[in-house]
Amino acid sequence: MDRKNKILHAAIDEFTDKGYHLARIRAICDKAKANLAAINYYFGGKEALYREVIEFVFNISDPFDLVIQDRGHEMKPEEYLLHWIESFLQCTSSENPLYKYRYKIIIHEMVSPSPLLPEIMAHKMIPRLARLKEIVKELKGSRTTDDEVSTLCMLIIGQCIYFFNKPMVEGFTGQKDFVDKNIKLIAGKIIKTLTI
Amino acid sequence: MDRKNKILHAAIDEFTDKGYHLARIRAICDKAKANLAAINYYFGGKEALYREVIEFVFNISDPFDLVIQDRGHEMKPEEYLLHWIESFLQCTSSENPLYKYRYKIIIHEMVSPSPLLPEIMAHKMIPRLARLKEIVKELKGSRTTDDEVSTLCMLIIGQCIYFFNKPMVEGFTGQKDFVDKNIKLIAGKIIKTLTI
DNA sequence: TAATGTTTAAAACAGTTGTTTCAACTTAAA
DNA sequence: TTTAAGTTGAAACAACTGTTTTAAACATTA
Repeated sequence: MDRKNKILHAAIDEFTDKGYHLARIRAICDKAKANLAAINYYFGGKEALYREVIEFVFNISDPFDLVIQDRGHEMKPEEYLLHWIESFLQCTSSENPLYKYRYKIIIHEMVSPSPLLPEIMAHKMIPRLARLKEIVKELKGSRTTDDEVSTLCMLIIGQCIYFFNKPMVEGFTGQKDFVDKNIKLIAGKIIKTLTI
Repeated sequence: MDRKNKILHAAIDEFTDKGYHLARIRAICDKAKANLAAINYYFGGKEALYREVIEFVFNISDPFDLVIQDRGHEMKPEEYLLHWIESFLQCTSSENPLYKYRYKIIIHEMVSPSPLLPEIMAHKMIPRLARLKEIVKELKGSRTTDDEVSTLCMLIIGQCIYFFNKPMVEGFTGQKDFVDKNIKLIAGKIIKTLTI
């Protein structure tokens, strides 16, 4: 792996772990065994490096993407949504760190926004969430208000994303593999948000 | 207000807004119109000041506390839980900043832990969450597994806390007062997590 | 008033941050 | 081989961080 790529991957680790502001370019260079100046040479600076990290991380295709894109037309809305939720939980609790990166970024951006948040929101997040709104609308029928659709969507996301917070889940349950162990149970409960 | 108190309240603003690591003592001194050295003089340092902030913020009694403490014995579990949820939502979406402080702290601690997180978790959070576990257990009956009780509790918290994230809710709904407007609707949906 | 303890103010401190400089090194084409 | 462009490494830079020092100002009491 060439040096630029090594730095990029070290940067992904650091930025997703600490968030933009608390990430340290010296830590990145240590991990990549590169010189400090390399970051400015290859990328132009911390913010520019972060932008490439965002681009990379949001272009990784995970099981969840496949669900979003390829909705089998023979699939009922309920099945599709269940699949949506399970995939989301799988990605956020997966052993594969690749799948977690973007959710880590999102969490950090929500709590301590970087200069790039507006871009990320507009180009990376809103389009993905639009899909969820569609399916919820379809499922609840045309008589449902917009506020109710929004509420339901956010309830689903809230439930999914909360389980992504490892220290929270561990602190509450005392178990390390709680989500992995209970994915079906959790997804089953979440889907009920809609079916009443 | 004496100087020490002025500094403490400026510190509450800064720490709840930025979190421990990104909070700046110079910003606190500016807000309090105090000299830099005052923080070390009155409190002993940044971490000690943060500890006093935590103590203050978690001792503010809000509508939610009242619910936790005074459970009317004539109240049915369902009613109590609904009250619990509505109070939680009210606190996190309240105009009164006092009520929001502790939730802001919690969010920051979850994402970028400070040296004080273990204390906060043990002394401030676990005791509060124990109450929720109790009521859920009572509501679901003795045949429910511990994992299911934990799952249900976390689903409730996840749903509540997600609505606390203003940029998220605004980004999704395009509305500023969405939670305030829809508290009954949201609480009604969340409570259904349990009653099925 | 004089003496004592408390509070404030300005400056400096040591350590860390992202960035830049500049000379040395490597590579590949002329 | 020579030349030029691309790459690397060590050091220094200015700005910022929390903390400390030092002395002046203030208040209180004898």
